[in-house]
Amino acid sequence: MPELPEVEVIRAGLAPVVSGRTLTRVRVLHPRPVRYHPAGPQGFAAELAGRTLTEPRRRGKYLWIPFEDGDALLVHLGMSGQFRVDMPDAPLRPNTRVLFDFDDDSRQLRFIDQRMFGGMQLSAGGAELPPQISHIALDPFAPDFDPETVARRLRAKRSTIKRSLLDQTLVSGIGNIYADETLWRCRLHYEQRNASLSQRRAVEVLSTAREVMTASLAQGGTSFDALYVDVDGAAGYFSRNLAVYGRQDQPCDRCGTPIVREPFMNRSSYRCPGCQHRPRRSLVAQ
DNA sequence: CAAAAGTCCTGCTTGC
DNA sequence: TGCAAGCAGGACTTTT
Ligand SMILES: [Zn+2]
Repeated sequence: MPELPEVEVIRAGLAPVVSGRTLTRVRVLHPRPVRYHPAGPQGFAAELAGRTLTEPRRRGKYLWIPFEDGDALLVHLGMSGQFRVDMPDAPLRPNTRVLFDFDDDSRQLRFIDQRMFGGMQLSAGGAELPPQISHIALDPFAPDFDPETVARRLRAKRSTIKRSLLDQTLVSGIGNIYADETLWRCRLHYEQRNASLSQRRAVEVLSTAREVMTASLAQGGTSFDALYVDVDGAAGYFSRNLAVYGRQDQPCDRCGTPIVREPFMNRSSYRCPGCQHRPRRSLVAQ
């Protein structure tokens, strides 16, 4: 469940399941999701045993489960990672990668990841904020997030707007879906130069991104298929509110023009050609 | 077979 | 010219 609203749904779902419980055994079924853990699969499993978990936290698309001892389990879901909660004797779903057993022998935590772009590692001293993600910017939901400051940084970049919305060191949590939805709401083309935006306009873009993600979170996030479900397997319903993402050839809700899908940054961008015009080659662009 | 909701690494470009 | 930072493109992976 990859972008900010989906990760937040997972975090919230995990909270009552893991808070206050102590790990007894961790089994790594595939080494790749643990590739960033220096001690490898065996070390990872061994170092986690005996830890007591507290309420999960999140920054952007990263989430971490702090331990009572000050360390933490840092997780990124990548493109297809998910956490599921099942009884220990329930059959494993395909692509199950890591199993977490607790001292009460009750509900088992399972990490499932088809493409394995996601990963997890033990973060020493990472309970408050794992040092491994110190380069990740605040997300628009963070209390200290300052749109004016971020807007100024955004406008100082030579890059273009969608690329910057996806830049997790500038503002975190926004992915391909919510970038496209934000740009549609703001009537901006994804290749608009940052420097061409006024401060007011740049702030508006950031506010819009927060609004779209807030609306999505209220619907439980976006789920196109079974890959994107919460810890109990429930899907979110924001896909019915999407204006452009995944709506190729369907009419724009605003002007009726068919939505187009275009390759950009080795992925797809969706936009309305009627209200999101390709920018004129700007002077700053060169 | 093309495409899928992400991040990291590498090499090229830019600006002091 | 030299260096550091900024920027863009490709790699990584499995499944439908
Ligand atoms: Zn339109």
